[in-house]
Amino acid sequence: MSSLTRNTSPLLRKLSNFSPFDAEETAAIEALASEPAHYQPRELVIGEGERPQGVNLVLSGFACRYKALPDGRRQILGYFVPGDICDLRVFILEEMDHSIATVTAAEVAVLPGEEIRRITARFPRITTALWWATLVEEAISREWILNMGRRSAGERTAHLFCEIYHRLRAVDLAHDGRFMFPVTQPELADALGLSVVHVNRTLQFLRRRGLVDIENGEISLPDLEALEDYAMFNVRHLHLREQARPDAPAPLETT
Amino acid sequence: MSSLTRNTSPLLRKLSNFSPFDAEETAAIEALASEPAHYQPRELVIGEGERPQGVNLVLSGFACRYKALPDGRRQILGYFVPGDICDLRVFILEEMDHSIATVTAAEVAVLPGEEIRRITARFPRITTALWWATLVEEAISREWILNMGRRSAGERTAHLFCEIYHRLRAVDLAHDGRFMFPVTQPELADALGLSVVHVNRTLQFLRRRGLVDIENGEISLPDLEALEDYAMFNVRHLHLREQARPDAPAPLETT
DNA sequence: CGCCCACTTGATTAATATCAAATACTGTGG
DNA sequence: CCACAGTATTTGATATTAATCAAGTGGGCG
Repeated sequence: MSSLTRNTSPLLRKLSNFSPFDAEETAAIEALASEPAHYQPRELVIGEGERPQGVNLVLSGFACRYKALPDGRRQILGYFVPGDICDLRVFILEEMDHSIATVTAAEVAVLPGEEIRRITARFPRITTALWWATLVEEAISREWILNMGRRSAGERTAHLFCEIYHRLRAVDLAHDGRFMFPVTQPELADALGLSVVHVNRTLQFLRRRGLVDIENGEISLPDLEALEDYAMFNVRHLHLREQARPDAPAPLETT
Repeated sequence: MSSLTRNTSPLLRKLSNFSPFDAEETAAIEALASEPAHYQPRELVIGEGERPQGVNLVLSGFACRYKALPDGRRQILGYFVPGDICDLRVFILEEMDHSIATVTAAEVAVLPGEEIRRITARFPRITTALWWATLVEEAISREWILNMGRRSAGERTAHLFCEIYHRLRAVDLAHDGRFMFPVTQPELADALGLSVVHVNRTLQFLRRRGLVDIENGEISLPDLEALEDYAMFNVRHLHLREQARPDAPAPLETT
C-alpha cells in the first residue's frame, strides 16, 4: 500500500473542490476512511435487490454502477473513482435497484448510516459538501443521458474520457492529460451503450485523430482542448470550484 | 377518486407513498404549496447557467429537464409530474447545468431554501420522505441511461409510458391504464433520443401491437402487463411502498 | 500446452436518421 | 367566418450508424 495516497483521503481531496475545511473537519473526514474492505477486479460490492447495508466510500481503484436487463443486456450507469461515495442516503431504500461492482482492484470503506448521521449532525460544512458531491453525481447522470441520447459513438466515448479525466484530476490522480483507467473494451461497450466491435472501431477513430491513446491501462488525451471540443464537453457540469488548482500540485503515485 | 385526495396537495399524495404523516406534518407539507406561479406550455422555468433561487415544486401540469448541445441537438433528461420537487438541495450549486421548462400549462411553487431548511429541521419524517423522493428521481435517471443505452426504440418508448403511468398513479392522476399526458412527437423524440420520424413509426408499431393508444393527449395502455413485459419495466425502481393500495402489504417502518 | 479473454478485421444486416413532401390541426388577424 | 402561418403527423425513399456474424490474432495463466 502506498503510504502517500493514504495520507490524505481521496474523499477529503474531492470535497476540497467544494470548500476548505478546518483541522477538526479534516480529521472527521479522514476518520471516515477507516477499515476498508479489499476487493478484486470485477467483484460485486452490492447487487440489485439486496438491502443496502451502509454507505460505500471508494478509497482506491475504480468501481461502477450497472444494471442488467432480463435478457442479459447490460448497461454501466456511472463510474466511481477514489473519493466517491455511493449514495449518501441509500439506506432509506429497502432494496438496491441496481448493482455496484469493482472495475479494478479497489479499497472500499463501508460507513454505517449511524456514522453519517453523526458527522452530518456535528459538521454542517461537511454536510453541505456531501450534498454537493451528491448533486454533482446527479449532474453526471444527466450528462450520461444526453450522451446516450444525442451524442454519436465517437463523441460519447470522447466525453466519457473527458469526464473521467476531470474527476481524477480533482483527486490528483490525473495529470497532463494522462491517467490510469484500466477498462476493457467490453466494459466500455456496456458503459457507452455500444457493441464491442463498434467500441473498437471508435477507439481507432479517436486514435487516428490524435485525440486518445490507450496503452496498458493508461489513457492519454494528447490534445485535451480538441477532445473537449469534439465531445462538446463542458466541465461546468462537474461544479468544481477550482479554488487552488493550476495543474496538479503534489507528488502522488497511484498504487 | 375520493374527495379527500382531490383536496390534498400532490406533494402530500406523493410522499404518502413513502410514509404516513400525522396531522401536523400533513399541514406542514400542504403549506409548502402556497402561491404557485402559473406557467404557459413550453415556458422556461429556469435556464442552464442561471443561479438557482429556490426549490421548484410542481403542483399541476407537466414539466421537464432538458439540455441542449451547442449544435442544437436537444435531450430531455426527465419529466416532472404534479408533486415532484426539482432538486431539494440545488441552491448549493452556483449555476444550473441544465434547464427546466414546462411541457403543458403548469402551476409551480417556488420554495425558498429557508423554508426547506425550516421544515427539515422540525420534521425528521418529512425530511426522510424528501430524501426518498430524491433517491427515486435518481433511480429514474439511471433507468433512463439503461433505456437509452440498451433498449430499442420500441422498448424505450414503452418504458417511458410505463414510468409516467406509475408515477401519475402514485398521485392519483392515472387510473385503469389511462392518463392525460399531452406530449407531442417532437418532444417524445427529444426525450427518447430518437428522430421525430422514428418516434412516429415506433408509436404506430406499439399501436398495432395493441400496447399503446394516444388520443387527444390521453395515453391509454390497454394491456399494461404486456406493455411492461415488452418494455422490461420493473416498477421496483420507483420504490413505491404501495401502503394504501387495495392489494398491498402494510407500510414498513421508517428508521 | 490449452483455455479464456481481449482485441482486431471484414462482410453483412438491422436499426435509425435524414431528406422530401403531403396532410392535418391550431390559433391568429382580418 | 375565412385565410393564413406555423406546427404536428404521416408516408416514402434513401443514407448513415451501429449491430451482428464470423474469424483470426495475441496475451495471460492454470
